[in-house]
Amino acid sequence: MGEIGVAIDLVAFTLAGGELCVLMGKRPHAPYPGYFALPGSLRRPGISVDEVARDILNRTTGLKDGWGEQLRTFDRPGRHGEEGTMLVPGRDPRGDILSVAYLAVVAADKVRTEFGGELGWQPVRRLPADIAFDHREIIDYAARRLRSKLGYSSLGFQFLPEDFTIPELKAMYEQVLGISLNRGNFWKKVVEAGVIEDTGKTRPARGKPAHLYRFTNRAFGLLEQPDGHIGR
Amino acid sequence: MGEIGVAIDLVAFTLAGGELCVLMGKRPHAPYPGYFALPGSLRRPGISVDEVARDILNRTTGLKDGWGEQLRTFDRPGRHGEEGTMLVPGRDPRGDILSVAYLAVVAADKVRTEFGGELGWQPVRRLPADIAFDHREIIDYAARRLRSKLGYSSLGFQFLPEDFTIPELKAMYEQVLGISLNRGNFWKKVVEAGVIEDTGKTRPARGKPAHLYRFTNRAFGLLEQPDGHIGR
DNA sequence: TCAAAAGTGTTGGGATTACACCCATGT
DNA sequence: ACATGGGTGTAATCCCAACACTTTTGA
Repeated sequence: MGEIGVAIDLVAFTLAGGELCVLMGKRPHAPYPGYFALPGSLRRPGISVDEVARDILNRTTGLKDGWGEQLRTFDRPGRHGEEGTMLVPGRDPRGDILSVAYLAVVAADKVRTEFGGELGWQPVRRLPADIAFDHREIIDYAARRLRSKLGYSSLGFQFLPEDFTIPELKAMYEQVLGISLNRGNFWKKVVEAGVIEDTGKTRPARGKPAHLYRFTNRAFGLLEQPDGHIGR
Repeated sequence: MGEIGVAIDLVAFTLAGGELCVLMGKRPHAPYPGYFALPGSLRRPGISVDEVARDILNRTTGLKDGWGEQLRTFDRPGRHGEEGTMLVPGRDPRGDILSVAYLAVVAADKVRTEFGGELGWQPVRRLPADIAFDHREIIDYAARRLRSKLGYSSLGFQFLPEDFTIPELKAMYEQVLGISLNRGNFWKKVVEAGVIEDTGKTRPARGKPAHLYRFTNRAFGLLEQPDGHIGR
């Protein structure tokens, strides 16, 4: 029944037009012509899945280095009958291909909205109905992980430019989590956490200008462990 | 440079001899002869990695159904020079093989300690020095995830038999997390969480007998999402 | 009756919430 | 001067760690 293939699919999120969006392309040919799909590619011998993921991010967004991490591997081969007849289709009609999915976050100021091809940012709240393969499932899984990590890691800062105001930071959290936060409490929480520093500059607003802050821990790449706990 | 292979490796934990142990076997042949390795197998066309993982668990522990979930995919291909000369070795010297690792937990009362072959439970605190492939890295990663999930999921109950006492539950947490917990506070926390029910039976102890409890949410299999949060 | 281990109550402090108030700016 | 939104203070509350105390058994 042929060989096993390994695909890498990238779920890249950004904040565009004030809402959480995911990068998808319209497929030009079969299978699933005209359907939306995550950007991806096949793993070639000798190139690690990490490298391929980085490559896809670079190829699609133009970013040389962005934040990303492995999400999960998705696998559902088809079931075949005696003479190779298809009984139940797998996740990829082309064959026995599993997908190593990656999660990435693109800073709002680095986003390009105009792409050459059929690529574009799709709002997560209103995803297209026609999504190829199991990519809908992958996106849902990625969105859950993203919202979860927002709570215990500094991942959220990857959505924002170098310098940002606290109200902007709050708006980002609200967009991604889909809830509204208390202004005063958010302010204290984020300042007392000690992960941002005042740049001295301000950004004019409709009322009092807001201070510009900078994340003080940019060098966190792939480290940072979650660490659940139980009281003692 | 040959084809790409997909291996599945299982990190099965249990509590044996009062400490956290992981299931490993001694390799009978090259590569890494005599070294310890995680139980694993290669993915064959048409069989999903989930199925293979379940199969490994069944084959090694004899358990028909246990708790398990995908951990992460490990990949580090070797670097080769012009004429196929090896420059930097990859994670598997046999070729370009990536590994989809699984995490499993085996209940203490279902553990068999005698295996036919070279298989056995290794205490995580004192792992053998000679570990094949990148399996040491995989085990470390699995142990971190295990400890983390203990804090926000009901995974811990998988270590215990159907019926258990609260002191036993506490001891399990202490073993896996490697810390000591306050008796009184643990008692209240776990009772007030509402995830256990009193069976009415008791188990004799050296002093006052302890009530036997049962986990009230056994049907959680692969669901349950972590869900970080930020205060509002 | 004494030791050992299970189970329960009390209390103080730190964190989180809700909400009121002050401050700086554009119009 | 006033509306707007940034920034700050405060009281009520909840949660949790610490720890003392009671209960029930075996020896």
